[in-house]
Amino acid sequence: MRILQLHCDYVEYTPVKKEIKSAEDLDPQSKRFEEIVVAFVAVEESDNVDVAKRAITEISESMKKIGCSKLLLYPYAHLSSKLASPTTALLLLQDMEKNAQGLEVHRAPFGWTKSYKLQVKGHPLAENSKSITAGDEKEKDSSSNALKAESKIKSYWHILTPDGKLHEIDKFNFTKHQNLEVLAKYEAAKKRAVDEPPPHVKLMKKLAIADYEPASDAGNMRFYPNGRLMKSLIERYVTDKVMEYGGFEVETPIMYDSHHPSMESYFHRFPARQYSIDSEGKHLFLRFAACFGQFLMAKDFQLSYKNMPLRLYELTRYSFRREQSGELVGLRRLRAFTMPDCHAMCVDMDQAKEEFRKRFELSRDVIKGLGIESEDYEMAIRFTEEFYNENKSLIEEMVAKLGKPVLVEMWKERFFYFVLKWEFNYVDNLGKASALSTDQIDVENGKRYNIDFMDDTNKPLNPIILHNSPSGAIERVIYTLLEKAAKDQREGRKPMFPLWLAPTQVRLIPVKPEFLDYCEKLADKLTENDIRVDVDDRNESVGKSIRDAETEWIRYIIVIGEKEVNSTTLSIRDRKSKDPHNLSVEDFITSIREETKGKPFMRINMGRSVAKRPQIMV
RNA sequence: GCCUCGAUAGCUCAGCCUGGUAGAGCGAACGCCUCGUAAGCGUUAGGCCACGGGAUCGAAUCCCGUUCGAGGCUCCA
Repeated sequence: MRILQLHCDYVEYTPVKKEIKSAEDLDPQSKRFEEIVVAFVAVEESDNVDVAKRAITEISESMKKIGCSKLLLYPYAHLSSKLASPTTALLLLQDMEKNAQGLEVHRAPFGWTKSYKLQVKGHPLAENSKSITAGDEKEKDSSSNALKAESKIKSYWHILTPDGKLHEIDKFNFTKHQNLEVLAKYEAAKKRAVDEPPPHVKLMKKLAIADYEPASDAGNMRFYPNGRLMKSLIERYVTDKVMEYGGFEVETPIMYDSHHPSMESYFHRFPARQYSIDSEGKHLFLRFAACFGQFLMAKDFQLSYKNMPLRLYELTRYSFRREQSGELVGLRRLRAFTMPDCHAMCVDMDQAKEEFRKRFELSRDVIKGLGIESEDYEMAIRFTEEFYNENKSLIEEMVAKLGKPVLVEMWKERFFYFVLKWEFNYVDNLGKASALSTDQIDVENGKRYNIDFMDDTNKPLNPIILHNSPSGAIERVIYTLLEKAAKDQREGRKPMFPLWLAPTQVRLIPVKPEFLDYCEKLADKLTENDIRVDVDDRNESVGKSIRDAETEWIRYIIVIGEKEVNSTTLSIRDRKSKDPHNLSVEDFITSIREETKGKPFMRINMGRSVAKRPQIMV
């Protein structure tokens, strides 16, 4: 706890507006006190009731020395960078107020922005600062309920290896698992050591994929034609995969009434910050996930155990979370993002577990199809101790399938709505981890949302609900691909996208304008075969055209001149191999179709003519 | 919210410390070149130096304030 104590001639303050949800309710009245000691107090994360008691004792002792018995406790966050949660802080402040014996104590409201004015006396003891921390002595039994609630969600971290053994993080040998170590430190210690923008930010601009939009809010990006194309393809791919698995695609509203009873209770269980909109007396908020839209829909379905598992799927464009401005970097974390969200309502835990396995496979398959290999991500599994003890085999089976150690977070008691959750985390070039695919077993919301189905004895039951995003946010997939490419680049490999996602797959470069006709015909033929091709019809030198194509990461570059026009083979410059090689048009088409098999196709999104494109980024 | 950095041509940036007519590269327009696997050549246009104030004979440059942006910290009293 940090305290700045000032002996004042007078102090006055006015509460201006509430800063946090849990702010105290009160009349925002101005107050003025004279001949008073003002104690600015910051409660820190390790503080407890004992610290509060010692603090108030120390304050009153020093007040005796200066002969003042009037005290104003003034909550003041800015004294520390390791603050306690607001709940705890308020509690301890109230404690201090109560335990101040022989003093006239006032307390400025907690959770409000306040304007204030004070005049500090000129004597040597008028200014004084203290720092009080929890000593070696054990926390006493008198800890408050809020503190107990906090310790309830204390996490126990481990590493689980494919042989089913749990290891202490400190004792685990991370030599062969450096990214897992980064993830473990990142999660368990919440430690980060980054002070530069991640490399994908430059790439997303240079490749004309996405950019910041200053006229919007932070974290709301603009996507240029290349970026929009990539997003469309990924969205189509993920949606196809989920439907193949059995998902029913639906669409639900992006804004909800925060005073609707189903919403109010959910709010407390999902503490993301929202965007809100006031309209015609209603307080609306923008959805931060597709959960409630689908739950409200499922509630109105007439369901029997025969319909289960019921898999509802929505690709939310967008979900909104008002993340803190400092967290928003490039495409890693956004305030508006596209999230594939698939819920499965299951009759019981057995069916939920079976479904859970299927979705684990689905997610692995989807991620792989997106060009993210298993060495690119690290898995984390989180569960309650009880669930682990009853379902060891399920958890061990998943780790065995992944074939490498995973990070484990275990809770003694269930605090969140799920009993089991896993996610794949990509660890980027700066050592930041972000979640891609994820799935959860939710044992709470079936009841909360009054979703019920009839079992085989015609008795209504609430389903267990799985929450899965097989790929994670679409924007984050692009971020991952760009960060991977940046790593390739740094390590001397040529960066590129998976062929099916490349904005341009093939570029034709005529040696002279007279070969343009031939290029057009060839481009027609490739387009007919679902290949994204464009033609560099600018009047530039061949060298310049090739250079530009290379900087756009175009996989196949084909120069068209006399030789090609008069033969059936093409000289193909393949970004993957060093030397140009010759192939017939047919074979070339076959090779591309082979590599992009099973993936969606869209035509080029900036027109075939390179000359007619606007210059988006240099 | 706090801290740090930034705002100069369409883009990326130099100039600022030490005040004295606004610079480069890329891009664009126009022209020449008609080219075989990573930048051919020339000419031209483009700027209220974010906004407001101050000191100065004189400010992109120094001082104060504002706005906007990026990054970091803090789920923030």
